[in-house]
Amino acid sequence: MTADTSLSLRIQMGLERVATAMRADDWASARAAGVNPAQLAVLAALEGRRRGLAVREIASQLGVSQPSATDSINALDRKGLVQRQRDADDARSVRVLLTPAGSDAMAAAQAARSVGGQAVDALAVDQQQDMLVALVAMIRQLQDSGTIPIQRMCVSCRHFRPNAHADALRPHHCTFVDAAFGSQDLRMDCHEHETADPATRAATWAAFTADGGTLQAQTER
Amino acid sequence: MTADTSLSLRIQMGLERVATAMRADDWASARAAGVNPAQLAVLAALEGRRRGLAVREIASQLGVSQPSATDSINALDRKGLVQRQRDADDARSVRVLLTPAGSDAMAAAQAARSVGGQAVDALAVDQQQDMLVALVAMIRQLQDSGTIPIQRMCVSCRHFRPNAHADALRPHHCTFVDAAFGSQDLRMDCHEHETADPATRAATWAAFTADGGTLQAQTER
DNA sequence: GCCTTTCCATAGGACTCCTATATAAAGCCG
DNA sequence: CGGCTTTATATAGGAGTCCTATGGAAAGGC
Repeated sequence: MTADTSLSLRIQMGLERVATAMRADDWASARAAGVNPAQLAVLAALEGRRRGLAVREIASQLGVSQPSATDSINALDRKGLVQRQRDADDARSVRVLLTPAGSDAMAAAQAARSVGGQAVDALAVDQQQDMLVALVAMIRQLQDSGTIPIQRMCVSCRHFRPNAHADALRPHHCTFVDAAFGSQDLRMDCHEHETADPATRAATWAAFTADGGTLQAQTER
Repeated sequence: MTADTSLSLRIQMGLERVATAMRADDWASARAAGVNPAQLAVLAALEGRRRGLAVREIASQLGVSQPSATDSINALDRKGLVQRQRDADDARSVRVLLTPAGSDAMAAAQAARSVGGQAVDALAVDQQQDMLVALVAMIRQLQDSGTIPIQRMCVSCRHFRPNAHADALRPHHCTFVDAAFGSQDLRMDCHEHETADPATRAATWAAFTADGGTLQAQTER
């Protein structure tokens, strides 16, 4: 053991490795849907978006340029997996929606995926819970700095009430479904997500992390 | 909060999100090195490999087909960042090595990277330690199932002696540097790595995870 | 009613990535 | 040792991603 690097760099390297393995799997998964990985990513971004997404939003979600997004949308359009609709409120804008065939393709791709699940299965249950909370923290940070757009996570949703209950197992509350839940149930992509305003988001995050002084306390170990 | 999905799927989604953000950053980083992300990945795979890597090995590390690897190697060769050497032992094989210019380019790219570090910084120190151990577990699983090639991690190295010491803070031992170290110092890409045989790897992993019955115990919380 | 900004599409080009195949060297086996 | 199979790379061919730059159209501000 030598060639010392920082903990942060080693974690980044590990994340990249896992991501690389998942990306290689993407080809098999995408093939099951009759598309390629870039197109599959567009379908995934559109899933559960009843109003669809604008081209610009898709590009932003995928971390690519707008013309690149247009490329993939065109390919999916030709295949009948998405459809374009002019936005009623803004004639410049186009809303891209999943067609029923597009939803089916997504489901087929999902079913053909295996590497990610296999990797997660290598973890004990409480490791998985820690991992979820850690990923939420990382993604929130990236959102907060404007590096990535807001995702549909509980911590940026106006329905989320962290640590609203005394129950250590289910301290949080969702005002949409009006139910208590624990950190292991935090959503990454909730279809009912409604983005809270920045001040509320900051307060929500503070309340989420305030329990016991550290994030650790929330994983109920 | 609704649209329930399993914990495993939400973790996979989170990993993908973080990976997507890091990938978008790759363009900026690669540009600093005068290459593109695919070429940068080749440089990264070659770093610290004194004997270089065969084309097939590079393809395997990157999770792409062999001709795709050849494409990127050709581009790097033209730029003078790598060089090919015929393998002395096997005239079919080519060993690809980083040139000094290639090493410089790698360093420049490394310095231009920011998103991954920013994300990891969102975590508390003990979360970071947990994350490292969890990533090692995930990667080892993928290696074990043959999904990805062996990486230069402690847990697959013949110099690694997990839980060899009573010291809870530094229970492991590396026979190469002959020193004790803790789980937070586990290497992801040690240049001195020597792959242990499968039976030894299995025994090493068992010993690594045997401490206290769960992986958790090793993060010294 | 300008002028700037925002949204999308197109153009053009470099390059990735795939599959299929050619070429050459090794390894095996009788 | 010839012949067969396997392994290591390169090449061919083609679809598609991804970039920057730019053009047209609509929206918003003053």
